[in-house]
Amino acid sequence: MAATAKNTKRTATREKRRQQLIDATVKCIARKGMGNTTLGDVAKEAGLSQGIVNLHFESKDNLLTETLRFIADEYKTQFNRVFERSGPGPAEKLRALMDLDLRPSILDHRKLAVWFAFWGEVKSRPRYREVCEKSDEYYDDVVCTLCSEIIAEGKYENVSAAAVATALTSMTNGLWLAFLISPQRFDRHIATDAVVEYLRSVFPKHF
Amino acid sequence: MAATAKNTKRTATREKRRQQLIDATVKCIARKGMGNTTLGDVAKEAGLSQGIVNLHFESKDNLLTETLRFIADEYKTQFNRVFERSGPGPAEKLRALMDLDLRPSILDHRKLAVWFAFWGEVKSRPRYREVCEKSDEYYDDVVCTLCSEIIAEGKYENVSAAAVATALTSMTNGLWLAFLISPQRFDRHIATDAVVEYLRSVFPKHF
Amino acid sequence: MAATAKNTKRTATREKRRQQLIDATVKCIARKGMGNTTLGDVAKEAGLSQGIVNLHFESKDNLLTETLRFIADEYKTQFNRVFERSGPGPAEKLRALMDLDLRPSILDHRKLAVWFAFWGEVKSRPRYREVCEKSDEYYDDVVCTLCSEIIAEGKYENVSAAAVATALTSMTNGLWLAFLISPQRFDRHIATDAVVEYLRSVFPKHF
Amino acid sequence: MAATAKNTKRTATREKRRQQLIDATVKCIARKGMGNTTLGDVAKEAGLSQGIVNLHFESKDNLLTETLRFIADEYKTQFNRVFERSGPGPAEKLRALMDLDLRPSILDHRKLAVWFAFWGEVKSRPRYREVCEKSDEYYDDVVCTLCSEIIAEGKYENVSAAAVATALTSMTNGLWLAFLISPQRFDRHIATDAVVEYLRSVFPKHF
DNA sequence: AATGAATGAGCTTTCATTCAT
DNA sequence: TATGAATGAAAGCTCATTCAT
Repeated sequence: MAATAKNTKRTATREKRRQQLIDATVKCIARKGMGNTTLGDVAKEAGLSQGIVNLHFESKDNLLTETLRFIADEYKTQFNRVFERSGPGPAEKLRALMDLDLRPSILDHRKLAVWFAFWGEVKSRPRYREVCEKSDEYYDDVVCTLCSEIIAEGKYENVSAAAVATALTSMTNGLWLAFLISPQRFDRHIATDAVVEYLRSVFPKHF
Repeated sequence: MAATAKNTKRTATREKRRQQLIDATVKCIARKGMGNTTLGDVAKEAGLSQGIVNLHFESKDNLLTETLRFIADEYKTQFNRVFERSGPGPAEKLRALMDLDLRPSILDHRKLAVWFAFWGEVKSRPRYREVCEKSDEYYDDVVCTLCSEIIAEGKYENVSAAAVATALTSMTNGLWLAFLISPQRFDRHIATDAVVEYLRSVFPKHF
Repeated sequence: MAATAKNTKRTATREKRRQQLIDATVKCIARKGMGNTTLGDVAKEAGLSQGIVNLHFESKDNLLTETLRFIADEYKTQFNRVFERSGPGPAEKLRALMDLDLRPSILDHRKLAVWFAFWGEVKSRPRYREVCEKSDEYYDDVVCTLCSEIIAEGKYENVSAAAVATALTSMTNGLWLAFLISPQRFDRHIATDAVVEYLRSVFPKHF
Repeated sequence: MAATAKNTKRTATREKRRQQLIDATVKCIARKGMGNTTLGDVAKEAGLSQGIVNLHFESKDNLLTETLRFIADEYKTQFNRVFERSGPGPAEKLRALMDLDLRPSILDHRKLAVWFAFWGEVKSRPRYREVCEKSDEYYDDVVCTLCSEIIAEGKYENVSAAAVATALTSMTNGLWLAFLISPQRFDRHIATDAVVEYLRSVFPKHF
């Protein structure tokens, strides 16, 4: 039991350090971009020493992959929470999920900078692609299922759940880009309107 | 006059070299990512020597900015041509512009990789942001104007041209991301459907 | 008395730990070479923790010097035992000592790798040189004395004990190198023949 | 032809730089040992800049391997020259070759330090072993052939050429070690005597 | 205008050593 | 004593930039 306790504590500490470094990495990428973020920057941001990243992650590449995994997990957690807590019907759930993507906590220039930094490397880094693909698939599935339910409920004709799901997820991703490029010009209201208007148009009985 | 001719030729040659290097840069970024593209890579891809980039662009930063400008211009050229040649009404023009973004020549994994590579650095590179912002503004304006015209034509009520324009441009950008991340899973038909379905929903009298 | 006992035990334990670490060092040097042996490797090989070497030896340099001292002592012990137990005459003793150097326990690739690793650093590490020099001197003296006795016994003329001693010790060292470089090609019989043939040639009445 | 000239000059320059760096490496290894020789040391010794070694050798490992190859080639050249120029009979050739190994140009503490530095890593570096093995095989063959010829000439009985060759090459290698460890105590005369005495003993009709 | 050898700053990584536990 | 996380100096290596040709 002592061993377990000790081990738990060690693990906890280790996990905490790793998280501390991942947080620092996110901050650095947001501030300086991925190409200009050095391990020295990350260490300094975390208030630790040079060698610390290699001690805990073995390589820069690992650190970055784990960072991507972290922001993906973080998003997934929020996504799932919103999915579970909203309702009761699929329309409310869908609306809540769309809102999530435009919430300040998500539509945050620091977070978005990190997402786009990774997307920018997706083509040349298979490991990044894998992580992103898995995430995307998951959200698409959930949204598509909701759309199917709504279509069934509303007996909408000539409406493809897959197409609507694709439209919706694409739209939010695209809105992120708009916000990334010109946060000034970006109008959260218009963005919300764009989504809602679309939902009203395709599912007029629900929105 | 001989001097002028010579000068002209020199200038032409110079411009040609620069373009050659920009093309090589695009290829390199698509293949290796922006962070891993070195001036050596670019020179080799162009079949020229080590120091060539600094000779023609002074610095790597310049090369990259010019590359971004080039792909932005290239896109703009296509956009304008499509705008001018399609018609006659705003609905046809809008449809044609949406189709452009899903055309194989645009929806090309190499080109997209480059776009996303730059977007990934937008946050930390004001010069990139400027270029992107100016582009986006332009397209938004054009699309927004078309939407206004369509709304006027169709006397659609409760439809915001700005919101629809935002929705449309976001959607295509988002579709690009989907294609970048999983070209396999991406279905051009569903993508087209998503856009068309949206257009039909908001502008039922036109699509 | 309890204190003494405890102290004795502590000292014993300490000595045991040091030996354990020296053994691990020998194994590591043999396997990875001296330049690539880290204190971490040594600790892991000994099944102990990172900081253990500095705790017991203060520095890596100390560990290595002590390791050299250990293998030198180990050899000396065997040498002396063979010297004492063989006989009765100087010729038998000499022959026994020559055989020792070609015995599998000595002509062992792991051990030789360690010897040569240290010899490789002798030039730039005075402390290593000292240890090696003292050893060499000792063996040379013993062998030289034996040769003198044999020369006296056999009344050999025009034979220099120093030269023969030098020839013999050099030969065995050179054979070690041959074995180190090509253990496959090395033939223990030919090696023994080489030594014996030499002994027969210079001391025909004895061998 | 212009191309050839240019190429020749380029090649020459390149080769010259590489040689310059190899020379610097030899000096550094002799002075500081292999483990303590850094690429910075080598560059400084050569009067050039940090990155120069990687520019010309790609990696430290390559530099070291090429350095070993160089000293091996250098020795071979001398060996072959002595072999060709001495004579006329095999005995004279053998004697000349043995003398070579005790010549000041060979028996030079700097050169020997380098040889032993490499031998010290032979066990853990297959590439080094290969180079050394090939060399050794070559010399052994030549010496063995000479011994066979001498045996045939002198009709010596019960003398194995292989054993004598092994004895001789081992002896010189062992003498190098003696010189490396205690240059002070080392007596070139005794060393020469040791070899000559051996030759006289086995081939009394020739030496 | 073009080359490509050379530079040197800056990066990731390794590792002997320290130290709180 | 022993642990192992943390440190930070130093290493190998990369690469944008310079410059003699």
